[in-house]
Amino acid sequence: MSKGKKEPERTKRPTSYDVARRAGVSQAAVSRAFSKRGYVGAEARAKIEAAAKELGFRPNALARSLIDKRSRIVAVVIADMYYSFYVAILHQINGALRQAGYQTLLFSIPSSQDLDTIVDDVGDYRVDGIIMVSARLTTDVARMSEALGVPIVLMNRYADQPSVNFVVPDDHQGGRLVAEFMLAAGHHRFAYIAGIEGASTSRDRGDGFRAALPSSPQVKAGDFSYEGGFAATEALMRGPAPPDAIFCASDIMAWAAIDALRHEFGLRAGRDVSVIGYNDAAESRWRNYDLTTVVSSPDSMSHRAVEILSALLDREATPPVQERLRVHLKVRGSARVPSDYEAENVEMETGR
Amino acid sequence: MSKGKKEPERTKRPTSYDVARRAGVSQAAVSRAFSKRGYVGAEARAKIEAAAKELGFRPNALARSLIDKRSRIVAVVIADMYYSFYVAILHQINGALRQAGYQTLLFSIPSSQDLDTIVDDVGDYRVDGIIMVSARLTTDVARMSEALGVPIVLMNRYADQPSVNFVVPDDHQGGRLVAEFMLAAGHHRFAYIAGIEGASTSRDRGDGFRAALPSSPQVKAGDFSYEGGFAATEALMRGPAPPDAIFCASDIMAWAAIDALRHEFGLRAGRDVSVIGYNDAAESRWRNYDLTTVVSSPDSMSHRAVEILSALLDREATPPVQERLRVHLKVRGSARVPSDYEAENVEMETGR
DNA sequence: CTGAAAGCGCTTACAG
DNA sequence: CTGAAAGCGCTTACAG
Repeated sequence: MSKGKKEPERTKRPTSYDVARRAGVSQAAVSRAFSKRGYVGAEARAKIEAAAKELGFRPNALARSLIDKRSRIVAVVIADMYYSFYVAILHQINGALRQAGYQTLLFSIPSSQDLDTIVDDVGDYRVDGIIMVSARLTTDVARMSEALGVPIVLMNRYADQPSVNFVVPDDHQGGRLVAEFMLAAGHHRFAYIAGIEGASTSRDRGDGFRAALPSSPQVKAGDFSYEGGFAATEALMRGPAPPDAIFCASDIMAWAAIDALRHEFGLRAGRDVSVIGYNDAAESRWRNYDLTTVVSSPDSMSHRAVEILSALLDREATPPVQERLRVHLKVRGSARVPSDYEAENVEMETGR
Repeated sequence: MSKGKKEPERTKRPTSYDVARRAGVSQAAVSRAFSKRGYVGAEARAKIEAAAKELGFRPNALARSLIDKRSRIVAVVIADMYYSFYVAILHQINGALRQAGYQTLLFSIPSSQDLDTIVDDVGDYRVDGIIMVSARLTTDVARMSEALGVPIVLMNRYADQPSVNFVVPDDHQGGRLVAEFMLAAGHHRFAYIAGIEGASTSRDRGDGFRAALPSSPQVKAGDFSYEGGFAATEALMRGPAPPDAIFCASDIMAWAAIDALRHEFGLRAGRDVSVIGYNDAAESRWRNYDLTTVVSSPDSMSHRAVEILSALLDREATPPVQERLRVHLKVRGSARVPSDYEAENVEMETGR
């Protein structure tokens, strides 16, 4: 229609040749001035910097990547992102990557089922590496890494393959911590609301919990979702042996448990039944939840993931790099507190 | 340490020359075969495709961007992302961009204050365009667009600059919808919990609300946060004229209002006081909240944002493109329902 | 210290 | 239809 109007002319950005011309030096000198490690005389450098500033020149990172074989782009693959814990992780990864000099190419996929649909895109942009965080993991990560020729670091969850790199919370320890706390508080009838089958998080948290308990807890799958946690809680409470202490494999299911107890059974978490979660997502501090939970610090996990990937990229580490990060229990009001309880890795929420 | 071990050799990916050699054609032919619009004979094409498949060849998108001046990368800038509504938006944008053939370079910044720190990074990677979604907006977007030479589309929030592109919910309409609904339910003492000063969302929602009310509502700032919404609700209820109907500029503040009413005043939203929010984020469907709220469809907003940017990039549109999307009210249990209420843009939650 | 030149992996006129 | 050649914006040995 308004083809006649003056179109928004995409302003062409200056190149190193433009700067060279203006500064009266060679294009190579400009390149050296901008790539730290090159020799440039003091006055040449001054002229170049002045010219670059006037022109608003900044080197084209894409062109550079072509020659030095490093795009400085990292693919971050994240599935099932609706839980706020993953948002915190994503935010932290992005910040850590930027600080380390990398950019984040985002692949937010509906579920990890769809992982295969993105490997072409990931590959086409020649990312230097991949960080993956997803609830379920159906793909052969090792093969994917091989096919793309770049290292992959898994976060929060590991795969049952010998050669993959990962950084996860020490979930077994987390489960034990919860069991010991509940035992000290005098609970007797334990239940575990698991996540989804096959997830290392769900399995290890449950194993640690069970290992520290005198008898086996009841177990119900909660699907790592609010609805799943709600239904699991209902089933447990209507069952033949309602538990007096429920450990949930993730906070979101614990919130659901608290809501189910209140709205379906008129029970209050912390007084009638103890509920403990995992992750310490933001909502756990909300007045309605005030959740006692295991802190798995998305910030340190994210930073380690980036450090590991960095080391792998700089050939300063050899895969597999596999780390389990220490966790601790944050005590709030959703679970009965043992009197005079003192233990390592347990921290009372101050204030309130 | 283990420098002696065989290092993980980064496998070099094949180039168009490798494919050409194997297929017995020129490199140019390979390029043409992969760039739709080029002429390649049927048998040449067959040989090329076979060779490419054997070698696992895919064109280097970064190299291509150099020559055709389109990186097909879009920067998505998102601040204050802790609210789940923004997560949904981010996910939708990413999906829509991928479908349109673009990749997402993520810039998740602590707050929009930090916007300036990322423009260099955004520029260095020669993104084709920018989509911005943030709670506050302190930067001169028009100038930023000018400086980088690429179009910017704002989402959910607009700026008071004549030339910016944006797509937002029709917030004035949303505010009116809420007022009419509350009036029909027989409420008399209205309150508005605003977000932050200067945000178009907060202003327009409040203006629409006020415009449809017979008298001015009380107003308290809630900072678009849980804590802020909680404090605002407390202040209102302890004030000289406790409201019987509270409209919150965003869901997260409405959840806080519901919790504050229950835990601080022993009141139930929907029975004692009506609470209505804005956005229909996932938590609003949780049993504890069951929030009546204005639906501002992050999915359609995201798709439109991508379409607009696309059109701008293809020179099929001239800035500014400014759109306000129709909203509707989703009726759940947190606000009294007028008897026999029927209105356009009001939808009862089915089921339960 | 500095410039000329080659090359990274592509696309695109331009001849044949 | 197809190949040779130039060029995108850089970096990096290599001579001077």
